[in-house]
Amino acid sequence: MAIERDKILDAALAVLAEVGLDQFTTRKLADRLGVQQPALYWHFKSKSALLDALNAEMLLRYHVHHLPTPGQTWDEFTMANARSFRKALLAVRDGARINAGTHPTTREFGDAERHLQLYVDAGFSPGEAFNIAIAVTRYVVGFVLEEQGERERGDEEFWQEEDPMKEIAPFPLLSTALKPLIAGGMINTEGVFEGGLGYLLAGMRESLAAQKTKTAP
Amino acid sequence: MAIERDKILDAALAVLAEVGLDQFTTRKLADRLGVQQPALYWHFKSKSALLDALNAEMLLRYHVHHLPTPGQTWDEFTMANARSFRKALLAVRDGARINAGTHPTTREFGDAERHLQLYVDAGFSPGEAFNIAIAVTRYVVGFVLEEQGERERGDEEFWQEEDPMKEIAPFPLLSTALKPLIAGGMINTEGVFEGGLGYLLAGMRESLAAQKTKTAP
DNA sequence: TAAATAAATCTATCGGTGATAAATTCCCTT
DNA sequence: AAGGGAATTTATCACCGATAGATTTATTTA
Repeated sequence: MAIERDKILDAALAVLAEVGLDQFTTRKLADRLGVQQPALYWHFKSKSALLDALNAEMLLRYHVHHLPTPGQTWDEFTMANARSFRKALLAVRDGARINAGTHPTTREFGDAERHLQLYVDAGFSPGEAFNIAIAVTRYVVGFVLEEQGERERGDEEFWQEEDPMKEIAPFPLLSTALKPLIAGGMINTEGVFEGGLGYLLAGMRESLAAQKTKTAP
Repeated sequence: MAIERDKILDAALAVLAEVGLDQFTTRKLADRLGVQQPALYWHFKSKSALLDALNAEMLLRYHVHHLPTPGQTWDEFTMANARSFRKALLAVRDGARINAGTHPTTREFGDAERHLQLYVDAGFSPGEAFNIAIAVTRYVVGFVLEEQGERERGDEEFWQEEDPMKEIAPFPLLSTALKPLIAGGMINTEGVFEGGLGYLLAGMRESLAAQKTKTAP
């Protein structure tokens, strides 16, 4: 039962890695499984249901740090969770687009509840805890979406031209900001991601401190 | 010349508003224009080129605060820009998905250069200025993407059920955080957006302050 | 073991989609 | 009026997601 389903998801991840989401077709998936295309519709009621399952599988496999570990502080967890979520999305080609097109599952609701609990225990109100959780996940999705989008589009050639800075040469600040990020035809997105994440966390810490001095001066 | 092109973009926005991006088809667009489908291919070399143009048009029409006004501080601008960008994406059905699937235009590079200039003038390094610009735009795109995604999917019915909280009832913190946000079958996303944006800005201000006390104690 | 039942896949086909090629009409300039 | 490019039409492709119904495979039951 679940064996067959896992085989389909494995094959789907392989096809996805080869051709990307835009060219990901039920026929290519069926071919890889050595089966006719309509056979897939016994296991999944639609292509989008298959993509929902693929999203859940991606998070299950690669989003390892989806819950706080014992003794972990709220801010340690937030950073670890954000990095883990990003890694999961990056582990699958077009992972961010796949994730953005799906419904939250019950498991995700359960995880979110535990995240909120951690934040509330740290002194945040439930409303602010919710804002924090939303802000982080949406920042990560937005970030990886663009990160993967640049690779999917014709932009591959963009950074591989004789002068990779050609298009932005007329913009001096953009050039000087980008220069140290480029190495081997690739852009160092890691540091930029950490930068934005750092701003979010600093803002959250400040909000918590302000709230604490207010209630217990 | 450009008249015809604008007529196409107007019609495209109208079709998009009616049926959404998933059902947005070149034939429906052609029908609305009273023309046969292949006629569009004289004006745009592909559907994705049309969507690129549509993205540019969306930003041109609705992203009014895309440049700093004279005398505006860096943080005032950042907030105004983020809000304006969000409003632009929300002004077009599936605007965030459309934006996420397109390459930056020369105009966008030019705007980014002016944003960086503002940040550098305020005391940030070019690298950090870049991080700020990226963090804000990606947060906004990620936020609106999910915001519109909830409306596009079957989730319409989700909030309109007899008890809109049915699915999250087992999660007490989630319920208490969500309760004050719900009014008239809709969720108040505005405040959540402002919350995350506030964290980003607070973190940026702190980073600037730290940098200033370091160089000029 | 044989029959019955359910699970899984196959064949055939449908309506719809983005795109191209080639013929045709429209409109402006000479 | 004639010529020529701009703009659109007709006709058609290959491909896609999905459904219906026949058919095979595997499992359970008598």
